[in-house]
Amino acid sequence: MNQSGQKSEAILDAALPVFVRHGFRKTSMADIARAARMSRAALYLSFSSKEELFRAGSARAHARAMRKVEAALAGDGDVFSRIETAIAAFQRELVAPFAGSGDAAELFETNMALARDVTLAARAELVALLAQALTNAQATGAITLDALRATPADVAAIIVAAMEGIKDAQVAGHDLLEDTRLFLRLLRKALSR
Amino acid sequence: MNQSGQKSEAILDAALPVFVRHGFRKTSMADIARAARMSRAALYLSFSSKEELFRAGSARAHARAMRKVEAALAGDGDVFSRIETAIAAFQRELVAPFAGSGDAAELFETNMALARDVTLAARAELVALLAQALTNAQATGAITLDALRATPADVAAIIVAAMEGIKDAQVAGHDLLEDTRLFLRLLRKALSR
DNA sequence: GACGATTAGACAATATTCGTCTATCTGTCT
DNA sequence: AGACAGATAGACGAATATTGTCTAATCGTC
Repeated sequence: MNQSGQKSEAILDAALPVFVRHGFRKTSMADIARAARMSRAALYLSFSSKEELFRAGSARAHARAMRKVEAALAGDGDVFSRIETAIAAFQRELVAPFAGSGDAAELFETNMALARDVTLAARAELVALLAQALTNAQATGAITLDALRATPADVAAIIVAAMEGIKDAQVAGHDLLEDTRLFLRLLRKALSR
Repeated sequence: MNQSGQKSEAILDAALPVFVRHGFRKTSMADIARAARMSRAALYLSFSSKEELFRAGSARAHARAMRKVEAALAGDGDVFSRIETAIAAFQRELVAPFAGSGDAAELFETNMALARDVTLAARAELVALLAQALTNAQATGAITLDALRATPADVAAIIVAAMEGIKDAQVAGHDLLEDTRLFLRLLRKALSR
């Protein structure tokens, strides 16, 4: 990685806990500069605006999350446990860090406003990866979708949609891990032959 | 308590965690109003400004703390354990709630700027109460101050000054409880006959 | 309906923040 | 030494946010 890239990484590392602590709106560039131990002007050498800085942070988090998801789906175990691990990784990277924030809702909202494309792309890739895993499992006879009259892509989309809903409910007080595990038990039962 | 007093109490209850979370500067009256589930205008029915609201909160916290301190000094045990309990109560009421705030330094600074009188008065009362306890202990022969060539008031002032220093060190990363206990062991040793 | 408390919303006066710019400083390279 | 790139403090106008005040409308209780 080049020097400016390293600097950008350091800035994002410093900015994340500040955003988590105060939310996007209440976080000023001065706050981020202080956390990154550099001048406010230096931030603008790496990012052209507070919004672009946030976008870069979101993009990096999504890229990291997708690498973890790919690793999980390529791992050991049956298709359900691989999916469970993948989803856990996705949530650990993109939901859990903000869950205790108090401004979690504002941060997710800001993310959809400023980094909608990145977010939707990652979500689409997650659907595609899950669909591929389900297709493989179907080919080996590990699962059956016949009774559901659904394609692997349909099921993958439902899984991701449910994760989104569970994330939102968690902001409203529900327990993320518990709700996720319940949904995956439900999935296992529905797809077992 | 009258109705407006109850309303004020409810506002301060709601405002405290907001101040702890975001510090004084980053907390807006809109934030407090939202936390107290009332309109921003209603806050001004109870308090004439954000600064006065903070002052009232500080005054209430100090009053509560002093009640706990008096109860502790009137309790059981030898003079050292009563003093230890009293100081623990003082810190639990006035330091610990802000210790994890990240903006703890800013809050203490704001407190000295806006509620200096209340704070100094409470500190003075704490010194007086400790001095009285030491005087009584001296009269019963439980402690001796002869070798120190100091009055009870002198020793009480030193104790409170040390507590302040330990509080400041704690903001800088030291452990409040541990440092306090060490100081009190030191005190016990120095005053035992 | 009368009454007091509360609200949403508008308002001017401040205060804060953003993004930009300049002058200055600090290393590094030659 | 001088040239150079990166960083800094500080100032700046413009855009936003916040404060404290006010009014008109609403709510709940008598």
